[in-house]
Amino acid sequence: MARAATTTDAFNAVAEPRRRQILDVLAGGERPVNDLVALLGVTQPLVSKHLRVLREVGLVDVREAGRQRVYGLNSRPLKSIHDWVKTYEASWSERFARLDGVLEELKQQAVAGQEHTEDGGDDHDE
Amino acid sequence: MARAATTTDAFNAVAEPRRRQILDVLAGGERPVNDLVALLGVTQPLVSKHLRVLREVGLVDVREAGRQRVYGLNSRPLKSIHDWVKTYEASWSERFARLDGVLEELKQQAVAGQEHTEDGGDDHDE
DNA sequence: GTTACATATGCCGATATTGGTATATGATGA
DNA sequence: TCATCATATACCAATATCGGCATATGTAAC
Repeated sequence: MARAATTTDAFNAVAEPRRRQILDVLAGGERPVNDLVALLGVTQPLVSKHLRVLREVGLVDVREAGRQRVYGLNSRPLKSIHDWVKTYEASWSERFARLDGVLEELKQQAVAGQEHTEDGGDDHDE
Repeated sequence: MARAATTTDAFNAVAEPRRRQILDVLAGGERPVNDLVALLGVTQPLVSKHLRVLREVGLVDVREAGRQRVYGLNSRPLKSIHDWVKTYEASWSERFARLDGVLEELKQQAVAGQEHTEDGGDDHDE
């Protein structure tokens, strides 16, 4: 097996910096492909390919305007990422990290009190 | 060129669901490798490989305890992800999305008012 | 010292990526 | 109709992945 497809979910789509850049631009408003080409300074086919990935995970919408295709941001799929990282928000804050350390020590002490289940057969079974 | 290495940054490391799962487990406290093997239900070498990636981007720390290697969470690198998605938070909220739509319309009208710089040679030059 | 346990690393196959260049598709204008 | 502009797609090379299995490394126990 290989790595999960970039079109699997927002996590994979957004792992590519160029695609984040595109979203950052679109956050400022809709743009036709050629605008993105000029702004990012990469070839047009490459931009189209990145846009395709973003479209497949629902991060951008297309609107046809004459012979142009105007792309717009749809940030909803980013919410899943936000929801996931948010749960870790507390732990990288200095204050919470300290509290976390204290909790960790307390837990260690509690375990030391038992000291014979150290082998791990806790209760998660298989 | 191929896809960026998974060890490039937190974005790439975390795109793999199994690695997110590992972080989720470690969020509940330190764990030796075998615990993760049992909890995730995958082979030990695979867990070790995922842990290596997480270690290389600084998302986990290792502590040696006898013949066990106890892994712990270090969520700091996740902050970069949070910082990036956070800027989009407003736009997936229903209320803000509506406001956004209004702003978009206003912007369109403003552009319609100028109507001759439509060609785009703004000022980003090459 | 030898055996058992815990973890890491090596090699392999299959896959899908990024970026490039060339070309197809499709709409507009002469 | 024919040329031009805007975008998408096809094909290619190079790469690094994930997962599997076998094995190396290293610690503890007998």
